Amino acid sequence: MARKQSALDPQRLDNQICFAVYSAAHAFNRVYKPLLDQLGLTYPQYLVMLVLWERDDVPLKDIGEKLFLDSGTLTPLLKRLEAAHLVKRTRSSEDERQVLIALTSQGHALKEKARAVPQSILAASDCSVSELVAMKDEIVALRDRLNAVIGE
Amino acid sequence: MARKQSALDPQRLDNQICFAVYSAAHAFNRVYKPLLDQLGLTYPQYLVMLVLWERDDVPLKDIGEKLFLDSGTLTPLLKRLEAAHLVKRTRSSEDERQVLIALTSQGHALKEKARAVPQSILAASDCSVSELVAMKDEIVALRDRLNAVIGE
DNA sequence: TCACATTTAATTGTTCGCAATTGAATAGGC
DNA sequence: GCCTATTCAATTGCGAACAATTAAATGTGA
Repeated sequence: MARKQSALDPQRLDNQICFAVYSAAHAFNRVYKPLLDQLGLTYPQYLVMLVLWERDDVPLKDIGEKLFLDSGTLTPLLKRLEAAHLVKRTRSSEDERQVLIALTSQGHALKEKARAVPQSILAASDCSVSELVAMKDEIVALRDRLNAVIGE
Repeated sequence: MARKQSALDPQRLDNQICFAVYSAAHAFNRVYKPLLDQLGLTYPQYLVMLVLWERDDVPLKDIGEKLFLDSGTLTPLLKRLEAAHLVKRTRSSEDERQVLIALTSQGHALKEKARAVPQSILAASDCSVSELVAMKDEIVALRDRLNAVIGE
C-alpha cells in the first residue's frame, strides 16, 4: 500500500510539523503585512512595539529574551524604529553596558491605531477564540520543549 | 481583576497565536541547525531537497507552490544548491520560460544521510507522534484558511 | 499574422535572523 | 587595588523572504 506508507514517511514534506509551522508563520506574515503597512511597521517591529506597550523603558536584552532575538537582529531594527521617531535608545546610567528602549509620544500614540490589528487577524483565522487559544497553548508548549533541548 | 483582563487582552504578546507560531518556527530552526550543518544545508534548502527527493526534475515554479516561496527567494537558493553540486538547473526545451531542477547523484545520495533528521526532531519535540500529527493538521488547516484570505 | 496579455525567472533593494567577533563595562576572586 | 571572567551591545558577513521591476517566451483574440 503505497499510499499508507507515504502517509507515514517521516521524510515527506507533508508529514513534517516543522514545515506546517514554517509555512503558517509565512501565511500569518502575509496577512499582517497590509495591516502593518498602515502603521509603518514590519512584523518584527510590531512585536517590539507590543513588548514596549506592555512595559516601557526596557533594556534591549529583555526585549530579546521575550522575542527570542539577539542584538544582531535587534540593534538595527531598533535603530530603524528610532529613525521613525517611535522609540528612543539611551545607555543606562547605572550600567553603561545596557541600552534602554523607551517609547516616544508617537510610539505611545501608535498603540491606539494598532488596536484593530488583532481583530483583523482573528477574522482572517476564521476560527473561534477558544480554538485559537487552545492551539496557541499547544504551540507554545512545543516551542518551550524545543528551546529546552537547545539550552542543553 | 487585572490578571483576568490581561489574560484576555488581544494586544498582549502572550495572547497572540501568531507570535506562538513565529517563535516556534525559530525554535525549530535552532533545533534543525546542528543536524543540517552536518548535511551542509540550511533549513529552506532542506525543504527544497525534500521536494526533490519526492519528485525529481521539477520546475522552479512547482517548488515555489509547494513551499509558498517565489523566484526571488528560490533563484539564489537554487544557485547555491547548484554550487554545492546537489542540483542542476536547466531550461525546459518545451517551454523555455521554465527552469527545471534535477538532483545530481550527490543530491540523491544525500537523502540517505538525511534519514536520521526527522527522528532527531521527533525526539526534541518530546511528544508522541499522534499528538504531533494532530497539531500539524490543525496548523495546516489554519495556514490554509489564512492563505485563502490572502488570495481574495 | 500581429498586437496584446500572461506566464516564468531573474534582478534589485530592504529587512530579518543568526553566528562569530569585537570592545566596553561590570563583577568576582585574590 | 588588580587581574580575570562575564555581560552586553554593536558590527560583519551570509542566507533567507519578499515587493517591485525587467525581460523573455508563450498564449490568445481579432
